[in-house]
Order: sequence, then C-alpha cells, then structure tokens
Amino acid sequence: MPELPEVETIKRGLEKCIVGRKINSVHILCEKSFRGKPELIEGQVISRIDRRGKALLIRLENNLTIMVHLRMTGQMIHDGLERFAAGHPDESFHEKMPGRFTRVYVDLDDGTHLFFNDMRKFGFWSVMDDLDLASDKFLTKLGAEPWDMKAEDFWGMLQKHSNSPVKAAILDQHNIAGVGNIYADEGCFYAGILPWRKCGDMDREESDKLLEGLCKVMQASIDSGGSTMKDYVKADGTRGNYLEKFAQVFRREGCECPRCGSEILKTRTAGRGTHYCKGCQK
DNA sequence: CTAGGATCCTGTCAGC
DNA sequence: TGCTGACAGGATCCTA
Repeated sequence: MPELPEVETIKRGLEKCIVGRKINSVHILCEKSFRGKPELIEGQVISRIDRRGKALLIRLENNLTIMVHLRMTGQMIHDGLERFAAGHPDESFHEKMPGRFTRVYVDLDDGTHLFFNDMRKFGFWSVMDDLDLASDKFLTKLGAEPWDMKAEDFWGMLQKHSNSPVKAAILDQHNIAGVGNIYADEGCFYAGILPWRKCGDMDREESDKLLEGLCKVMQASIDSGGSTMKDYVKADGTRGNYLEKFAQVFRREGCECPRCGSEILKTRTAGRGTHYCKGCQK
C-alpha cells in the first residue's frame, strides 16, 4: 500500500503532531511487529521525522531511530484533537484504537497515542542506532529517490536489466526508491509504455518519459494529500477512495481511458496485477 | 550477476 | 450458509 507518496504524507502529518513529544511507554501487541528493545525508546523525545523510499525514520533525542516499514497493510494513526490516519486505506482508519489490527502503540506525554495497525503483519517497527542504520541491507541498497535520479542513470539501469519487464525493474527498490504497484502502472501509462515491455527494447526517449512520469504521478499524489482519512468526501456525501482523485488506470479495468477512450484492461506482469490502456500504451 | 517463483500473514470476494 | 481458491498498493529468500 503505502508507497512513497503515502509514506511522505505520513511523514508530513506526523511532523505536525508528534515531533517534540516524549514517548512515555510502548505497547507491543504482536511480537513480530517490533524489532529491538522497546525500553530504549521509552522516555525519549521525538526530534524529527525523515523518509527514505517507503521507509519512515522517526528520530529520537538519544540518537536512536525507529525505522517503520508499512509493507502491504500498515497504517499510522495519531489520536490528537483531529485524528490523523494514513497508510493502507481501509475502514479501520475510523475504528476505536487500539483496534483489532493494532500491533504496536506508544503513549505520548500530551495524552495522545501513536498507533501502528497492520492487518497482514508484514510491516514492523525497528529500533536502530547509527551502526544498525549504516549496515541495514534495505537502506544501504536502496536506489535513489525518483527526483534525485538522473535521466542518464535511469537509462543505464534499464540497460542493466535489459531482459526484465519494465515494470519489474521499477518495482525493484534497489533500482529506484519508492515505486510500488500503483505508481508503476500510472508511470507506464503516463509514458505510453506497456508494463511488460523488456527494458532492453526501450529507447532513450521512452526511458526519459518514464522517469518523468514516475516523478509526476508521485508528486501529484503527495500534493493531493496522499491517503489521509479526512480529505476526500464526494459530492454525494459518501467517502471516496483516494485513488479516484488521480489514478488513470489503477483499478480502473473496464473503464474508458481518460486519454484515448479505449478500454482499460487488467493483466498480470512481474507477478502483480497490472492495469493498462490497450489503445495508447505501446 | 540476473530473473522468476515461493513465502511471510490475514481478510475479502467470487464461484460452487 | 459453508467451503475453496485467488488475490491483495511489499520485500526477502531461494533456486536456476
């Protein structure tokens, strides 16, 4: 779920409500969801929040970092005056906390709480010091942030993976950071490229357009507020899926392509559900 | 080294 | 209604 724009949305939201707060106590409801020693973060003040790819980095004043991976179904929820909830968008955003999918939560010194919900238990919190961070396999091998990546390097990456489908290459976090299934499909649509094209069959112009597309769709998602719970109510008063705001192809199989009017289809590429327009992606 | 598939876990939905 | 299998916005580990 949470891909780069959703994690960035969480970062920005939490900056407003938990930076400067002290962690009074830690509650671990699922052992698998928490790595490291919880007592090391109790009594510590949250100094800042960073993000690398899909990883959220909560920095503490004792120089420790809580690295959060939301994986498929993770959510971060803060129960301040206004509830802030972001991550995997489902109805549990609105449930009473801690809820049936709450795996970890902390009590803060202003009486509020930060909850980590994760239905499928793939995500986790990890307490790390500088040495842990410097040797972490995920962080050290992570590719560049999309907008920091040079077109030349993106092109080189495609050459290196000439035998892979384009979608597999951009989903691989070693190659470029933060792209997940939604933005892979949306980026390919933007560039007019079929997701299963071999990287080696692409020309330089297509490569540049794809990188531009990934940057643009992710930036647009961040600008629209990612997946916060309170920002989107449709005209008829019902709550809309935040994807409806900007997705052109993702989960729109059977709909008309907004660009050429052809039908949006769904298939499978790189082991993932893949959405594309049969008319204007080549 | 690359590429592809199984795997972790739980819930939902379609089809019988 | 109850069962079964497929699938789900991720990343790692194993194999060829």
